[in-house]
Amino acid sequence: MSQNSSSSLLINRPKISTKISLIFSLADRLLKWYDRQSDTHTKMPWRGEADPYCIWISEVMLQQTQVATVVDYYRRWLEHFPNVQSLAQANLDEVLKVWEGLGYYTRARNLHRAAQVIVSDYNGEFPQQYNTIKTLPGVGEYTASALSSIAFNQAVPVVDGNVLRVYSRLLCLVDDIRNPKTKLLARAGLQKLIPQDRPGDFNQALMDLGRNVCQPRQPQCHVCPVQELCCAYNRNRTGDFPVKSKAKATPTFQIVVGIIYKDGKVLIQRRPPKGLLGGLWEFPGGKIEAGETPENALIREIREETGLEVEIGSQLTQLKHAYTHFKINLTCFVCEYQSGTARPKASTALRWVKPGELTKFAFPKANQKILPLLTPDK
DNA sequence: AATGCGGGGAG
DNA sequence: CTCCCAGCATT
Repeated sequence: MSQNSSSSLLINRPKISTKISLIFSLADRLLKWYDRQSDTHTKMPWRGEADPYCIWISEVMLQQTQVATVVDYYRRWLEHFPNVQSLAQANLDEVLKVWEGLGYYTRARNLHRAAQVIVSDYNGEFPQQYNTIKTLPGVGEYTASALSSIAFNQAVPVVDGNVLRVYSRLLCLVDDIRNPKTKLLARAGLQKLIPQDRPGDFNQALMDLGRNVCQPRQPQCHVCPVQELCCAYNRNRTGDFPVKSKAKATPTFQIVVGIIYKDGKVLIQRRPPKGLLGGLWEFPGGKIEAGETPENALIREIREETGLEVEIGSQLTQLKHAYTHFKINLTCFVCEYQSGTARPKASTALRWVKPGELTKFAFPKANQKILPLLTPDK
């Protein structure tokens, strides 16, 4: 795993001829390859789209999210919110419902807010300057660069995870790509390589290459259009790049939730607007503390969160779910209402809902796995 | 600079 | 199962 530092330093200096070749032929080869990838373009409904609104939606959905996952969400989003005005006027609940299951729900809230900014501050017209675009909620360096280059043809390089991996292998970069400075380094390097005439296609070609050819594991170098320019390939060391430090291990929490029945309805609560799963609906419950039985934890959590007293019934299901920084083992019980009036204590709202109506609300994935198990008319 | 924030695919 | 993937906002 660890190379000694003197050899690592040496490999960070590609031959001068390699650098010259990069400058003269990287863009040329990439764009010729890009133009031949009709299958790839066909799979992405936003590819070739001229409307900045559509490009914006696609780029935000693609943050940390794979193309195959985004495609259906993108189509459905445009059916609900075909333009910036319709999004600005929409209800946040409706926006979250369309985003439901896609993750990182702040993105949906920021899209909603940004649409309102565009309507109120820019007369509904998408801003065209990089610096202005970047002020929109939810738009950082990557998305501002993507929009500037793809929608407005400005020569601004994008540096997402795919591009960083490609760049690292091309140059045998010793810098840890987890270090934010490495991104700046790549951005500066790519600024010299991006062609003025087709900056958007160049950026998309690099990302396509990273996703489909220069993959994290087992890169497909035999079909790579820039194989001869690649330092890692030429040294037979593609497995050594990019250099990336290990992530910390994530803890696992024991969680218990309850489906509380009363008069044929079940109780759901809405999470606070910010933070984890912000604004989504869920079943009451929480962490099982040390030394606590799941049943006792659930009685305690329901009392703390809603003020209700319940009787724990049968175990409905048990499931595992992974978040970014922790994992949960979730146990779900059916509960019977005993006494008390439900008041939102840990949440912003409580609702008694018929099981058949639950799909109208936006639930996180872990809760969605429970919904099909509920009997429609208990 | 470090941390919080979902979900999905490959092996 | 386990491992790996990846932008923005906040602090």
